[in-house]
This record gives sequence, structure tokens and C-alpha cells, in this order.
Amino acid sequence: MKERFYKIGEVSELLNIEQHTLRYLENSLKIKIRRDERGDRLYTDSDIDTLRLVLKLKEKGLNTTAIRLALENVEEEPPPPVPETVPKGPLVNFEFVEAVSLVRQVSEQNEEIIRQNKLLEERLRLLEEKLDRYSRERDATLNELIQLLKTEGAESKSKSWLSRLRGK
Amino acid sequence: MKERFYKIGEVSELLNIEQHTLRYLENSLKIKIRRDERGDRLYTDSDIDTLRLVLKLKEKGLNTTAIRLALENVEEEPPPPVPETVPKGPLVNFEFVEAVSLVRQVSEQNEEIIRQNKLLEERLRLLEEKLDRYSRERDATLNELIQLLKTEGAESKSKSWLSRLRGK
DNA sequence: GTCTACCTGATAATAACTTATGAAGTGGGG
DNA sequence: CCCCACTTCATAAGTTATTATCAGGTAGAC
Repeated sequence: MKERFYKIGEVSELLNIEQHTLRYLENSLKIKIRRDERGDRLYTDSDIDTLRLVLKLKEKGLNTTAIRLALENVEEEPPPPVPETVPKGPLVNFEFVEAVSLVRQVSEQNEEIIRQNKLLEERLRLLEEKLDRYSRERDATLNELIQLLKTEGAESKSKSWLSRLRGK
Repeated sequence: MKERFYKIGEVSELLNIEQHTLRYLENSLKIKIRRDERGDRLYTDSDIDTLRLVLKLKEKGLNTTAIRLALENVEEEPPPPVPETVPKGPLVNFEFVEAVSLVRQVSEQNEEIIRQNKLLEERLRLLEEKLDRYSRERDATLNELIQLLKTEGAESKSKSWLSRLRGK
């Protein structure tokens, strides 16, 4: 648990970065580094990890702003596994929180609409089926009628089918 | 469901960006924009949304790479329903970028739902029309038939209407 | 006292990124 | 035929970001 501190010279060698670059990063990224009584920087292992990350992101081509943003969302979040509710970090990350909650909200609405759509869809399907059945029935009925007319009509037995029709 | 397309000139005015800047963004961000037969760019509403987002991120100071990253996490998965929980960080806990991408995702989903809704509505309208037509037709036909049966059938002049029916 | 390792602030030199312009060409309309 | 609104490719110009250097200082070690 003994915290180990590195001076800028060591870090510089360790990470192969010029000291002035380290100072530059510290400023531009607004990274806070401890100081001793004399004002000399004291880098912790964690700081070095952060720097390694920064270097990686830089390689990827992210600019200072993006890296700073990324760090903001990292620094304080390693402990909590998956934050059930909207993450904290209220100090810096107002917009982030906002975005997340917005997403939640919209997502919920979306789900609701999707549910309703499903219901609608089902109703629609039933209706279509019904209509289909109806039209088929109608065809059948008419065909039947026509058949009757053709056969029985030819025999002049009009009475019979007429009454049958009326009976219905 | 009618997709509306904008030419670069319109988009330029709409978003207040020079056309060459739009082309630059397209290249640097590797955004894909549809073209017509002549090669002219056709921007969809979704494209414009994307551009708005890009502009916002630019204002925040993110560089091309960062924005591209943010967009990438989005473009890929439009179909997946609603992410139940906010996904965990991939490479580096880059939650902000993810949030942004989530927003895009969700709003895309939103559009999709709206599209589906419109489709459903259209189907419903067609069905109603169809149903109307059918029932009117059916009534008409049956009435006609019944009329025939009542009048002519009663006079035993089956031949005449039967042949008429056959003539049809 | 001189070295070494650090600090700050300012400035210079580069590199990278964005935006603006120009040239040359296409196709639709009036 | 010319104008308009596009296209591409290339290049210039303008901005920012990053890296390097220099100057002037402090404190501990030998």
C-alpha cells in the first residue's frame, strides 16, 4: 500500500516523452498531479496509467478535447460495475448525464410505441384474415347461387331455390 | 414513408455550412451519402441529423477522429431493439462517445418506429377501403340478385335472367 | 561554488486540421 | 447557347495544436 511517487524525469524516461510534453499534457488535459513541498511533480502509478491511456488515445488520433472527455468519464468510474441509475460525476459531466437520461426516456417511449404497434399489427392481421374469409365466403356463396341457377334454373324449378334463398 | 432528399445546396443553406465544407466532412468522416444517376449527393433527413450531431460535436471541440469514432458506434446497429441497459465500455470506458452513439441509435430506432407506424396506418386505410368496397359490392350484387329473384322469379321467367346472368 | 533536477512563462518552429478558391467538366432548362 | 447547380481534383490560406527552446529561478548534494 506504500504509495510510490515518480518525478517527472523518471516518468519521462519511463514513457519516453519529453518533460515539456508531460507538462504540456498536464495543462491541456487539465490533469492534476501532486506536488511536493518544493513544487516538484509527484506522479503516482495511477497517473502513469492515465498517461499511458492518453498516449494510446493520442495514437488513435483523438485530440485533446476528446481525450479530456474520455478521461472525465473514466477517472471516477472504475469501481462501480454497472451503475443501475444514471451515473454520477455531477461536477463535470452534466451533459453526459443529461444525454443518458434522455436516451432512457426516449427508449422507454419507444418501447411503449413498439408494444402498441404490435397490438395494432395483431388487430390488423385479424382484420385482414377476416376480410379474406368474408370475401372467400362471398365468392363461395355466389358460386353456389350461380350453380343453383345454372342447374336448377335450367329445369325451371325456380320456386325451390327461391324459397330456399328466402328461407335463409 | 416518402423519403425526402436534399441536394447539397439545400443542406448548405439549411445547416449554414459551405458546400465544400459538407464535402470535406463527408470525406474526413467517411460518411456515406447517396447519389443520383448524375452523381449529385442526395441527403436524407437522417443524414442531416447526423450532420447536426457532427456540428455539435465539432463545437465541443472534438476532432474528426473522435467524431468518426462516435458515429461508428452507431451506424452499425440500427436493427437491434432497445438496449435494455446502457452497454458497458468497449476499449476504454469511452462512455461519452457511447452515450452520443446511443442517442443516435435510439433516435434512429425512433424513426424506424415511425416509419412502421405509417406503414401500419397505410395498411389499415387500405383495409378499410377494401372492406368498404367489398361490402358495398356485395350488397349491390345481392340486392340485384334478390331483386331479380323477387320480380322475375315470381313470374317464372327464369330463362330471361338466367341467360342474362350467363351473359355476364 | 557548481551540478543536477526541477519549476514557470514566453516564444519559436512544426505539424495537423479546416476552410476557401480555382480549374475543368456534366446535364437540365429556358 | 448560356446559366445554374452540381462534380472532382488540386492547391492555397487560415487556424489550432503540439513540440521544442530559451530565460530566469529554487533547492539539495558534493
